[in-house]
Amino acid sequence: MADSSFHDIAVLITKLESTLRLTDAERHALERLPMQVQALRADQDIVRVGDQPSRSCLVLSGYTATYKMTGEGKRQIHAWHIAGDIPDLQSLHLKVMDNSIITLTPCRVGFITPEHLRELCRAQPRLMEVFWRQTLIDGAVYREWVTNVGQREAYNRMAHLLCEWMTRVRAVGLNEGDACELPMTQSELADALGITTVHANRVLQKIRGDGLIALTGSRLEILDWEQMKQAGDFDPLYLHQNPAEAAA
Amino acid sequence: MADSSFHDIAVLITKLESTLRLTDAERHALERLPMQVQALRADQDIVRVGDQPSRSCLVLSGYTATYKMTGEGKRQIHAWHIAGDIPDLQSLHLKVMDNSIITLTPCRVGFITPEHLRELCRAQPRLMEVFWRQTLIDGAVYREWVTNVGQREAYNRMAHLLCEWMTRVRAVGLNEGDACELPMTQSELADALGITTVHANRVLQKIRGDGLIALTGSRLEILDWEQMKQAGDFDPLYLHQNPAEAAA
DNA sequence: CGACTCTTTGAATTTTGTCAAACTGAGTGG
DNA sequence: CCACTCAGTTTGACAAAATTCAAAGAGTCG
Repeated sequence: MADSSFHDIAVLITKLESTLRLTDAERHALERLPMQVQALRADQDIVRVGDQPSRSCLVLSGYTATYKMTGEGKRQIHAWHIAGDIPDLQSLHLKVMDNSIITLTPCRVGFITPEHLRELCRAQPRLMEVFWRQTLIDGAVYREWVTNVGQREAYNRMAHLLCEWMTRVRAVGLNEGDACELPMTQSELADALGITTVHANRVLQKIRGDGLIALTGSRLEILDWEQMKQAGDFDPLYLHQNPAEAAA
Repeated sequence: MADSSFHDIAVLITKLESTLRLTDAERHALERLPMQVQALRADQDIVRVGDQPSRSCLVLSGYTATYKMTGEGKRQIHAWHIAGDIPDLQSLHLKVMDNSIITLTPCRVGFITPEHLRELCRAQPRLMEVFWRQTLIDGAVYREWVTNVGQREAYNRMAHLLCEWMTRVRAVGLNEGDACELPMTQSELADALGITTVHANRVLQKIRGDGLIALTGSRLEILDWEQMKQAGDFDPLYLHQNPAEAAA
């Protein structure tokens, strides 16, 4: 565990600036935000259902996911998080966690107390709007996931997930052209899509066989973006990434 | 179309007071909120995907739902709304609608401009927190829906939906004991659960046959709440209804 | 090398979807 | 008041999608 530093908070500033130009005052307020940095191994729960966390976490590097277990022991993953994301920003106004958060890879995360976040929001009302906006985008993504899981067949569901992943990763510059890291196992992909691991494997094989992607180890490359968008019925509107629209 | 009145905004005040005691100043600010009241027929779109709405809508009476169409013409319903809900509160910070909203029954809705809502939030910061919190709860419900559609079989999915419905309706007093109105058709239930209408009918028959509910016309009665909770794997934590916890 | 986890494959089974048609009940207009 | 319409519900037979169970490869790390 270590103290906050300018370098650590940079991922958050980068993320926020991707949709909104920050003022110097806002940037400085963010840089002064007290944060406890911690390194975590893969497959570790950061918070669990029922927790009343005393701090929020900012992903500095690595990847995490939120999930929930059903009474029958099945796991549903609701979201992936990458550098700059705050997976439990909801705990700013909801006292009890209704989902768990787990690291998919080794991670560095920064813990921020709600008091400091509130203070920041009070001092910089525009940042508050940006945070609120971010939670609304999270909601928009959940809506799309409901649609994906509810209405599309497994093949198209997987294609949609991969399109979304590439689009989000690209927005924060973690891509190399049409290639990027795909840090989740097929079992985790399956739990995000509401299908079994076996079936996830089969549809991945099919998408590969159709020449739409290359997937070796944890490296994903989209070979035919047009066909992928079509297969996944992917329209990035719901990600609300357009910076122009955010400037309002 | 008619002007705002104290009576119309009452449903919102009731809803907000169910999780938080309002001050007189807050109540008065709400009562002064300009609102255009409109009566709508059933099955009418209030807003559509791609719209950049110039006003948010508050459901005064009747029921609405948000939904999205896939490229293949399938419809996914993400949420139901009842009196006191603001289905497109998201448009306060997201300029483009990524979902449509439709009336399930004849409705009275009140339209409020984002400017007036912003003004209200500025003047009454605690109300802003309440609205933000409400959007976070919407997100929590989406997460549960992803889980429901992704991990549970049709029978349990339906049971879960009915448990949630009764719990929400009860919170605003639209129930009569363990009975209430169920204003959506089986086709709409199916589109919310990610199953076909035929299959929705079959699982409803089964739930009835098992003696868990009575369903005649649009009147739902839960006959065996314990077994329903178990069948639906229903834990209301995600609805964050506990008023005590909201008072923080 | 050995112990893992993760991926891949095959065969049988279950759940759910598709198609088609009949039934029901609440209006509507003659 | 009775046919008629129309949306919504119900049923049956068949097809497709996805799961389950079981086991074999592949890759990685100590």
